[in-house]
Amino acid sequence: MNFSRQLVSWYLTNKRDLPWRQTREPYKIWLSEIMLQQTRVEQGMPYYYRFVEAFPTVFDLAEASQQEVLKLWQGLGYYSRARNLHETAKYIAGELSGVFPDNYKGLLELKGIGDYTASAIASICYNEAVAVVDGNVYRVLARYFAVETPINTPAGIREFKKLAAEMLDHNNPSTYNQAIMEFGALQCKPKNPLCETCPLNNSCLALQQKKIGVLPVKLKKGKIRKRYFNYLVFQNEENTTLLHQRTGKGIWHGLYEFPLIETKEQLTAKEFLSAEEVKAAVGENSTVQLYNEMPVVHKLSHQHIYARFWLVESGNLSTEAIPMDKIEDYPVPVLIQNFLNEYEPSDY
DNA sequence: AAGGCGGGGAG
DNA sequence: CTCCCAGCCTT
Repeated sequence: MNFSRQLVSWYLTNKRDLPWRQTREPYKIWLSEIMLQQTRVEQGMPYYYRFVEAFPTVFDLAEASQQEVLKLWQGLGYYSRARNLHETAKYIAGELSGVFPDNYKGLLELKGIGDYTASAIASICYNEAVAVVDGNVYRVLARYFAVETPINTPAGIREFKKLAAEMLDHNNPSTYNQAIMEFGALQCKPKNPLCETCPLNNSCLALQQKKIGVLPVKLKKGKIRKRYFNYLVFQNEENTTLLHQRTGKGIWHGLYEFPLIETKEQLTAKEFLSAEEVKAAVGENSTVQLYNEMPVVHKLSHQHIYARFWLVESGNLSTEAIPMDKIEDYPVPVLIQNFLNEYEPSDY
């Protein structure tokens, strides 16, 4: 119990002044929690401001189009979060009269809300006694109690959830949950934790056992897949081009990109241009020029994408063609946005 | 139980 | 380069 009181005490004097700490509105807490999943506070903050500005209430978010929502989310990654956010907003506005479930169990039913987020909203907004377990909590508990169970296994998840629940301050779940997370983010950091000034440094088992550097234990995941993307940037006298929306499974679901031809390996320009698939895609009376000889390397968590852009000068395009100056209305991957930022049609 | 899903920052 | 971030969903 001393553990919990120390954390809360530390929190009250060290907490950051974050915008979502100014409110207990479930809509804004929900918004912040979804955005901060696997995302640093500094990275999510500008997006939070933009969303609150554009969609002050769950009804505003519900009434927006998916394209608007994805566009505002562009660059934040894990785009299923934005799609689920939008779907849940429509559900709450339409089916629940805009009122969020007021407990863990009810929140857990919502799309995009898992154990962590349901616990966070329930405790922060309604002071329900449910413990959050995020990356910070894993680290703080693993170190303080010198728990060596890998955190990314079912056994580890169960063990840490139980431990977190035991340590929860039932008198103030909201403050305690935020305290342990903030403590993990600022004091008990992944690298170079501030053990010298830590209020728990006389009782931390990992510190006593010199295991700070190896805790928490996390099993490594698989290898990185290499992919070779060839984007066809159509151009013509009408200054229009083609964009396709990605559908189905895989990365960037719902986002737009230029027509894509993926190859198993890096082809030479001659090989690429002589491929039947490519000739069919660019058409008969077109000239094709490779924009970047050196592929752009775009690194994702589990994929490395080697991207080349091919400028295709062609005649009139189909009716689905988009004016070049309208591209900015479409949500696109950062890889595409970077190209657009650098590319000037006058270069051609 | 394992894999997929972004992008960026720190060390 | 590796690690990891206020995780969730699907298979």
